[in-house]
Amino acid sequence: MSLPHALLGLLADGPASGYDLLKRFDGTLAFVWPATQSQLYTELGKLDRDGMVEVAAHGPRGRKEYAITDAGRTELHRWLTDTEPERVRRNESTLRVFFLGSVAPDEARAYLEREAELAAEQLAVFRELAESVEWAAMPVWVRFSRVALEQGIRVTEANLAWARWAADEVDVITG
Amino acid sequence: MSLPHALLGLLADGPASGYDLLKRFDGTLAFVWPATQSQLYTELGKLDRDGMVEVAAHGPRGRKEYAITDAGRTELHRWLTDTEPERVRRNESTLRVFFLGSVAPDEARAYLEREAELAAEQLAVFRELAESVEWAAMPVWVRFSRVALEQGIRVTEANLAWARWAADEVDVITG
DNA sequence: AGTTCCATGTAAACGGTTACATGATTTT
DNA sequence: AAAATCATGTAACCGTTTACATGGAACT
Repeated sequence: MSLPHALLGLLADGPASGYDLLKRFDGTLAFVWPATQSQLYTELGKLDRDGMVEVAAHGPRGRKEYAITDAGRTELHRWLTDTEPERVRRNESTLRVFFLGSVAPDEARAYLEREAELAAEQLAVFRELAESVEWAAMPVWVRFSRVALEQGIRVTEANLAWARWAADEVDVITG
Repeated sequence: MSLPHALLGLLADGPASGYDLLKRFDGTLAFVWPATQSQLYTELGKLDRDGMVEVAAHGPRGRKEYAITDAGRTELHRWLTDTEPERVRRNESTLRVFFLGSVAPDEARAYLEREAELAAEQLAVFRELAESVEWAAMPVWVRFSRVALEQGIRVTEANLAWARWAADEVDVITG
C-alpha cells in the first residue's frame, strides 16, 4: 500500500493536480511503482477525506490542485523513518527460470538470450537518462531520483551479465 | 497471473499435494513469487476444473495428489515460449529513495545504510545456499533453480554496492 | 491424553487493472 | 470546425491477503 505515500511524496515538493501527478508518475516512479489514472484519482479522494491533502485551488476544466497538509507531511515522515518497506519482489522473468527444464535446451537458451537483449535495451535507456540531465543543478528531490536511477543502472548491469552467463549455462546443464 | 503456471511448473516434475506444493513454494519460489496456502488451494481447484491437472491419488487425511495433464504440459510450454513475462517490478525500497529529500540527511543516510545491511544479510543467505548443495548431482529442474539463485546473488551484490554508494551520496547532495 | 503435524477448504476485504463515461479548453 | 489536450470521475473484475474453520493421523 505505497501509493498514498508516493502521492504524498510528490506533493511534498509542491501542489499539483491529479493530472500533473499522473504525468510525473509515468516518467520516473512507474519503473518501481506503476499507477493508473483511475487509481490515482481514487487515492487522492481518500487522502483528501483523511486530511492528508487538501484542495488548494480550483482551475479551469474542473482542475483541482492538491496540496499536502501538515498531517500529510507527518505521515510521509513516519512512513519513511518508522516503517519497513515490503521487500518481496515479484519477478515473473525469474520465476520462469525455475521451469526452463520443462522446455527444450534451445528454447531455454532463447528465453535467456531475450532476457539479455531486453536488459541491454533497458540499460541503454537508463544510461541515456543519466547523461541527458545536469543533475548537479537540480533541486534536491531530483538529485535523489538520480540515486534511484543509479540503482536501476547497477541492477540492470548485473542482470545483463547474469542473463548472458545463464544462456551459456543451459548447455552445461543439459549437456 | 503467474501462479497457475508456477503450479504447473512444479507439477511437471512429479505429482504432489497442495500441502507439498506449498512447502516447495516457501523454500525457493517465494523469493520471486510468494503465494499463500489459501490462494494455492483455490488455484489447484481451478486448474482441476480447467483440465490442466487431475487428482491422481487420494491419501490419508483427505490428501489429494495432483498430477499435471497433457493439456497442462502444453499450457506450461506455451507460457514459457510464446508469452512475455510481465516486466514491471514493484519495488517499495527504491520508491522510497525518490522521497529521501523529504527527511533529514541523517535519516536518509540511516535508511540507505539499513538497505545495505539487509542486502548483506540477504547475500549471505544466498551464498550459503549456493554452497550447501551439490548442484551437479541434482536433477535438471534443481540445477535451473541454481541459475535463478545466481541471479539473486548477482543482483543483491549490485544492490549492496549501490546502497553503500548511495549512503555516501546523501552528503554530496545535502552537503 | 495432549501436542504437533498433515491437510483442505471458505469468506471478507483490499489493491490494482481495465473499461467506460463525460466534458471543457486549447491548438491547428 | 476538427483534433488534441486537459481534466475528472465511476463500475466491474481479478488476483492477493488475512482470517476463519475443520478434522484426521502421528508422535510423545
